[in-house]
Amino acid sequence: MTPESFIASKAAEAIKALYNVEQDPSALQVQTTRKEFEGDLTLVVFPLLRISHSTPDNTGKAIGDWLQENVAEISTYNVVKGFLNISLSPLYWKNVFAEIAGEADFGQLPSTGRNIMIEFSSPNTNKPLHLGHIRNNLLGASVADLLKAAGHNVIKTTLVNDRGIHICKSMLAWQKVGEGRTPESTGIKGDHLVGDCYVAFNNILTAEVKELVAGGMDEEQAKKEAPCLKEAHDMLVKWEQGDKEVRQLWEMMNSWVFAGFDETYKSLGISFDKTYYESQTYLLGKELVNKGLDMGVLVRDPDGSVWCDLTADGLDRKLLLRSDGTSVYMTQDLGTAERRFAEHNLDSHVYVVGDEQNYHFQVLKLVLKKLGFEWSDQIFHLSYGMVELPEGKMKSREGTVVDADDLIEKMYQEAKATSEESGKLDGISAEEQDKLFRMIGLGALKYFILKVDPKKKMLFNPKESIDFNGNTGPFIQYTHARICSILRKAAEKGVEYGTASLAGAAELSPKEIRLVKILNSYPQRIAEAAEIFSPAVIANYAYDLAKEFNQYYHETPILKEENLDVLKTRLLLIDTLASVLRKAMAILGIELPERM
RNA sequence: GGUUCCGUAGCUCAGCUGGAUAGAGCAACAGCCUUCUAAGCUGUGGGUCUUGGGUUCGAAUCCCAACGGGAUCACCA
Repeated sequence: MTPESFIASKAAEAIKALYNVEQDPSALQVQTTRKEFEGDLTLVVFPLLRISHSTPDNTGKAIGDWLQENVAEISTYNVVKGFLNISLSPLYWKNVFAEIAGEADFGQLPSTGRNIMIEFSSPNTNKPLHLGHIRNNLLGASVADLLKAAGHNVIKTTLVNDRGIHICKSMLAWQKVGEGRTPESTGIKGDHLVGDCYVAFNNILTAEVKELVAGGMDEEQAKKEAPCLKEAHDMLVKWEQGDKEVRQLWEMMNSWVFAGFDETYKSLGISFDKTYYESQTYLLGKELVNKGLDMGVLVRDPDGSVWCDLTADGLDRKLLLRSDGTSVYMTQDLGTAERRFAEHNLDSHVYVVGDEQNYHFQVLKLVLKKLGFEWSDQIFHLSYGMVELPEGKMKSREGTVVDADDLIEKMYQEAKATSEESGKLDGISAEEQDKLFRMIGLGALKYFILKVDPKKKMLFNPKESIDFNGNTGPFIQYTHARICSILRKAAEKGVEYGTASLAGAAELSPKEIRLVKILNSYPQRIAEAAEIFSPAVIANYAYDLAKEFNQYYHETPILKEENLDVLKTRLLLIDTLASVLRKAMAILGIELPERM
């Protein structure tokens, strides 16, 4: 039971005793006391005036008196302007602390038995990953861990967009100007090599258009009729027909890209439980369309195209089959959703996709609803804002795209420079140091991105490197390293501690109680964060905890303590704190070092 | 135009199921390393929570409207 609900239930008893009114404890407003007032928790008494028929002051005092007299855990109280500030006894907090310290999987919420699939990343195979993808990947991986901590069974998945006209463009360019280059022959990472091909195609296109315009065609028309576009389209047709040569080329270039992606995923620490390929799923959904036609939810136009009319819901008509009978993106998504829910017995499905597709998911849910699938309510679009640069959006044409691999490398270099400057790493092998630099660089990057509310667009300034001071990943990593350092020294001195040593120990100081309170709120924060799919809640929690520890650290020389019981209590406290920090940061995919 | 998201310090962001004097970090300035790691701590300055109404004991938070910004509304994916 949380302290809040404990107070609420006792306050309800008080109200019953004083005013003979049944009060639902959950309807009472109990909040943590602001730090400028004395007390641990505060009951807001304004809403109770109707029951007490008295002034805020008197009502607060009456309830306070009753609580102090009848509840052993409540030591004192004070009333300020209708706020009843209640102090719980140090013994109460010591028991709370003992429970936290004794629970190995503290913060892991009980199993809900719900199966949740989360799709994220879902890359295009003709471009390397950039900063926008990093936000997607980090959010997806983090929310997956968050949902696990909240007790759900989670399946991480990704849908690789490995077919279509854009892939053919890269293939065509490789044939024309690639000169047989491979990742092996050039040493270029596969996804970058294919990305270069895509750029090369656009150059070819531009050149052809220029030529056509020079020959007298207007530009609009030229952009549609350039020969390379036709070639690409022919290639797509061949691909769909299973043409051996085209398929071989496709498989070869895809394998380059996948190898490149794997490398980036690996350095970000990201993995999937199941990978879907669009080339294997793009035909799904057509049966659903037929079913919808039979049900009368969809309509077929005279030209043969099939639509869903959503005008009654405030949206437009949505195309589901083209007049030539081929399907569109939406059709495929309908089909894959149906298949996934059936195959994995899903209770819920989360899609991590940028907010430019809000409309798409609105439509997806509506159409599924109309097709009679009850679970359409259990589809959630975790919509995140774009990552923007100071001058606006990233544009590949202007070369302002922030490449994922470059950025990761830059963060590593930055961490290395900062660490070497501080000069605290003597006696650590070069290999260990390298690992550490990577950990810190990635920690800074991940925290920077995840601490922002997903639905907000975020700003990234490539000129200012991501900070290592203040509200950052490295700050929390540093805090952890400090705690580990104290624990190491205590171990050298041979001090042993554990929950058992708490029994006879002294009471916690006010500052320590503050730390226990923050620790104690961790499970609630997990629940909150999981509810709204927001790792930012966890990031800010970890920062609060680390910040609070640093203040404690500065005013309490822990190892100087001569009373052994007090010393042991402190060591147990910071040990527990470090462990909760690790758990919270693990949800963000950030490792915490033992020294730095 | 329809739908939708956002607007809080110079900058980047918290706070939003209504509660007390709106918080951090960065940047600026002033202190603190013979002490368990100064990637830290302490202090100063900095605010019409876009604006205007409404709801009530009480609004940054909820409702309505306006203004400003983003996204989207393809026989693209």
